[in-house]
Amino acid sequence: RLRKWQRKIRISGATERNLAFALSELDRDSSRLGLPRSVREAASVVYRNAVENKLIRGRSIEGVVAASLYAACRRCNVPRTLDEIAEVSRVSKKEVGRTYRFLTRELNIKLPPTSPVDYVPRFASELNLSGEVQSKAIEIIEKAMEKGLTSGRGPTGVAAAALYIASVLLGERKTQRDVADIAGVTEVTIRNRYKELTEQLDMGVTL
Amino acid sequence: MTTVEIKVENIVASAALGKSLDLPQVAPALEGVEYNSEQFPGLVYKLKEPKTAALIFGSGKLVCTGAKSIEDSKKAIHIAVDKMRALDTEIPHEFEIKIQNIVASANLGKTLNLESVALDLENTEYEPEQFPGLVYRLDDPKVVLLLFGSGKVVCTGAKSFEDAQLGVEKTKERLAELDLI
DNA sequence: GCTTTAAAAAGTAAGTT
DNA sequence: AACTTACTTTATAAAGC
Repeated sequence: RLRKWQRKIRISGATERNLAFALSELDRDSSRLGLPRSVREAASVVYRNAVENKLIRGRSIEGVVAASLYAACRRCNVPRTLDEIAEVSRVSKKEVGRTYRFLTRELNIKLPPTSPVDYVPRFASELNLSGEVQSKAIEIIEKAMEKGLTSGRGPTGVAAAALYIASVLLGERKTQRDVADIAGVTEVTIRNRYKELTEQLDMGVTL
Repeated sequence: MTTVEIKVENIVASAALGKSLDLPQVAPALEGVEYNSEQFPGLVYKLKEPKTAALIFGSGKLVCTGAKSIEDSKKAIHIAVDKMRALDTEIPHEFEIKIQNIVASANLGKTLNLESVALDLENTEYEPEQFPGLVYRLDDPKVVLLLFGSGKVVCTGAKSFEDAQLGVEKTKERLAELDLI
């Protein structure tokens, strides 16, 4: 009985140690991404649920932490791309994506695909664009979604193009290069998206 | 009601010769064959006609990929095996060939709003950040389909042409039922 | 899980011209 | 800005790490 007791202590000690490690990893990743405490806490909830459901087996703590954070960002509408998560964690983009799918499936977390709208506030503030430009960009994105112009397109590219167009329309023009760098897409992508948006929505010649 | 035309794009087939092979010994019979055992345990032999690639293992088993018809796949396997037999007369003339996977493409005719499909259709995965297609897993014919905004579709995982065809048809019917097409 | 093969879909990326 | 090449996703077998 004594051995059994000691074993339990040893195991719970390891469990606590792992949780402490996971939370420190979460803090590190979160601060590098400049995420608010609320998102970090949402991620810790996902992580604890993963542990309770024994979903860590065969997976690295770093990977589960990264995937939990990716899911939390999406659920809190302050999405980070898989590339951004992979950059700050020491987990590959592939592993983060794989673990994310596993967690959402096993924990029955149902998240709709990331909306380009959720990227607007962050990109806009990093570009020092006004609230008016943000509203205009969101308006453009919503019209685009209604017309099915976002199916299959990367959310960041759509958000970037909408912000670019809005910045020009409201006289706060930013270069495609600046918007592209902040959004993490290429100028070619912004060009392809804005051509499509300006042509199939209203605004034409304005640019 | 089922007028979906599918096009077979790729077929994967496997075969077991029932006799182990000495790869270094039979390799010379296959012009242009590649063999880097540290990298991959099998010989990689690419045929121009039918345009296919064969993976040949020391166990005597092989895999053929790239054919666009079951007949071409079998033909390619026999061409490779016949060439090896020139350097190993023990290789049997009769052996089984099994179709492992058939990849087909089709066009549903109408564009799809993937966001809507993702919300209403069951067993789907849609992550446009990573890939433009929506993944739809069917249980009946056990196949997986990739649905695109253009209305074009890819069906994979089928072991027979019929299953690939049925998979696309069932998908089209389900989309119609949900008023997504 | 990875390695290697083939092929389509459509978006995105990178390197040339 | 056009081209070309290439990677993302799906399935699948093979032998071995």
